[in-house]
Amino acid sequence: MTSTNHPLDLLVRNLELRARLSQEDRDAILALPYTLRTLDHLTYTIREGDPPRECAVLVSGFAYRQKTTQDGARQIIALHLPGDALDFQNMYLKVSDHSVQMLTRGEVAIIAREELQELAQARPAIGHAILIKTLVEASIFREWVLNVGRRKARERMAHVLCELGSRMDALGLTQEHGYELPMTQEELADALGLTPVHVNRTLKLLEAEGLIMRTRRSIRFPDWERIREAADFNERYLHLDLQVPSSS
Amino acid sequence: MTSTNHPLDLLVRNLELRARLSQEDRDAILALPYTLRTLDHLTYTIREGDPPRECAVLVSGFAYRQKTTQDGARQIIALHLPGDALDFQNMYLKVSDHSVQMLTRGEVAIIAREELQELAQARPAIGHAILIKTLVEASIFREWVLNVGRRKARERMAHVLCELGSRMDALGLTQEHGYELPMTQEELADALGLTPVHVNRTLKLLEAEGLIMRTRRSIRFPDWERIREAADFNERYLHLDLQVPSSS
DNA sequence: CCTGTTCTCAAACATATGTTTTATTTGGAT
DNA sequence: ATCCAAATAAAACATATGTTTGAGAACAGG
Repeated sequence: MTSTNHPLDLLVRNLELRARLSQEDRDAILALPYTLRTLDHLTYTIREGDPPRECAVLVSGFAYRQKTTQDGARQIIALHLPGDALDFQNMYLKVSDHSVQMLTRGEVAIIAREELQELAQARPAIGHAILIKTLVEASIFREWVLNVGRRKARERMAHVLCELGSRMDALGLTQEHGYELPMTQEELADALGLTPVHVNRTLKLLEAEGLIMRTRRSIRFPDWERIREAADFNERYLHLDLQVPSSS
Repeated sequence: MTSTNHPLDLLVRNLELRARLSQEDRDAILALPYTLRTLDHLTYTIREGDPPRECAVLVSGFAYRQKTTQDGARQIIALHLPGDALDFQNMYLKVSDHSVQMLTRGEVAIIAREELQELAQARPAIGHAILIKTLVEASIFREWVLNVGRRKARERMAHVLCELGSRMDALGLTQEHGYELPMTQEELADALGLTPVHVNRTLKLLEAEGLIMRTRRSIRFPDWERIREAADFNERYLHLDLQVPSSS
């Protein structure tokens, strides 16, 4: 059990949450050439329309996927936590169909696209782990379509708060699902398909109901089961375990 | 140029729209053992919670991906056309996080999951083609998050109508983007995160604006450019061409 | 420590979309 | 042909969420 400080160690652990890697696979990932860079809030990792040349791996801080409407409305499509590779969704396509931006200041390890692709090809277990990870991301997209399409503001809000709680929990970034919310209410609004003022109303409502406790950006859930219920939150879609098929 | 009647030929053509396959790859796909079955409207191909054991390939008719809320609200996540494999999104995961159902009566070729996975492993080009296809599906999920989250009913409606037009066009199922809408207004509502009543209003509105012409379920666009604009529709997210990276 | 900018919060008002109900039309089954 | 169930359509009314505006609080940069 190595507890290295290698920036890509987080990526390895991230992949190993759902797929099996051999020691050689791990080492091969850690041997990838990369550039470590600190990026400010709002810095783009990739922009819609650009050809993906590299893959950024989030080492610290948070990021999000985003698309905008012709008249400037922004929709946040996904949130990313340390250890997430930000460009698996793009790097096998010719041009990016959406943008990825830093949600907070943070560090990123940049890997050349071909390096990663060659590794995935040379080591099928790594390719498979990447496939699994992209499929889980797609599952989260699906849940977001449901969330934004069919849940009311209160449930919708509660749902992303739960998702963040669960995912941070899986990384050990929280105590009892409580965490520091890494975004403003305006950004929350863009993730929920709501308006900033309605986000504010809704947070106040959840607070008044005793479903959440807030001090500034810090969120705590006095009763995790109760908010799970209120949010209609079922973590199945996060596929938070080893994805070895229950063979037939 | 073989114009066979093999049911899986559609799948091959579907994959070849975006990825390169060799003649051996094609043959290997066509050599897959499969069961042809005719499924009625609403038949499930896979259900949320089930472990995926097989992959259905749509041969004729239409299907959709779907999730529901605890209190029964349904959201349609994606629409599928002939040639689409319905279970790429599930078959590498342990349990399905959503359901797939027939939108119309139609035929399906059922392939055992392991057969397909083994083929994808044995022939990297096929594995790659599958990866590309799942990534494009994910791209469509993202566009739907934007559509449902940030576009008003009119644009939202116009947008799915355009998506269907474009995708059917790519299959040669349309004349000048006009086509037979394979779903009821209630199903449309579930795809749009709207109410059937409002779907009806919105269709009437688009019709009154001269953006669409309808007779029953048949849709035509008097001016494709005009509705594209009204829909804020940019087909980039469909990645309708060969995905060979513009190498750096 | 000050200062400007960015966030949060609030209130009053506007509107897009939802709800309920009922009528009409359509299409598939007998 | 006939009939029943489902789909479309329409109207009247309800409400969740959006819009606009502004004030106080927090924070970042000098």
